[in-house]
Amino acid sequence: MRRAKVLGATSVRELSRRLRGAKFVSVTRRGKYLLFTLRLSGRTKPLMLIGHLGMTGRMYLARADAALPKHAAVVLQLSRDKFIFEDTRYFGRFTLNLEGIERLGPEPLSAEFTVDAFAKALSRSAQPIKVKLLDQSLVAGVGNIYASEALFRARVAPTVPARRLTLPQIKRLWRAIRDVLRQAIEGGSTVALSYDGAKSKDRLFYFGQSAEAPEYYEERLRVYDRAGKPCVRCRTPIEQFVQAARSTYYCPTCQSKTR
DNA sequence: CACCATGTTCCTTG
DNA sequence: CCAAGGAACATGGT
Repeated sequence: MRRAKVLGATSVRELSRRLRGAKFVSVTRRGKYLLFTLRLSGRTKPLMLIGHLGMTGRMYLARADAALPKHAAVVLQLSRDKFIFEDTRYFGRFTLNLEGIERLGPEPLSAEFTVDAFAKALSRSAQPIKVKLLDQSLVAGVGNIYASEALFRARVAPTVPARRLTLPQIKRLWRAIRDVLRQAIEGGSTVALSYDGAKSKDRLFYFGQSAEAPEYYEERLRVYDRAGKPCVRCRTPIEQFVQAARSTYYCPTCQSKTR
């Protein structure tokens, strides 16, 4: 254990005590959280752990004799390998405290995420729609990049107060969120990812192949990080501004406030 | 040196 | 109790 902060409310001592002898059984996902299920011999009740990669985290197995990375946040000694949670900025989580997943909204790709439920949730907020999309209790898993991407594809302006979206806009956005995430998952699974960070600029997967193959970049991200570049739809330069301390990218021509 | 960055949470104010 | 805004967290790249 290198950084206690990522353990949240759990102490180092408590985590070591409770994990000793436990066996990893499965890993699933909820929003941006990873859910680890572990089992202790003689116990029927499984032990649950949640992980979050923050912006710079990575979790992986390494050989027992491998050197620890500079920013190792958590290291678990397994029977053969080492489990390493490396996190440069230590914004991530690896904890027995499950509060993080309690307030999450529906999974965007599940049947629970309906247009009706989405419309209802939006009707209660005056926040700009881009900011509202980052609220994980509205729908789980949309981050800053995909919030801009979904709004661009839905042709909805980022500044519209959530409760002012028209029904057609809500329907388009609902679809766009699902499409964008499905495509991102698809892309992530089909492109070879380099985890050494040596070739890519910043270890972001969307940069993984972009220097050599711009078509990947264009295919995946149509507005994010494209300030000043022509809109892929109408050629108007993409604009960037800050909302809730996060960058928003949008096309002033394609993305409407009213329709 | 200044500013920016994929995320979440805490604190304050209304 | 809720909504909203801003700061904080820590490090590295430009």
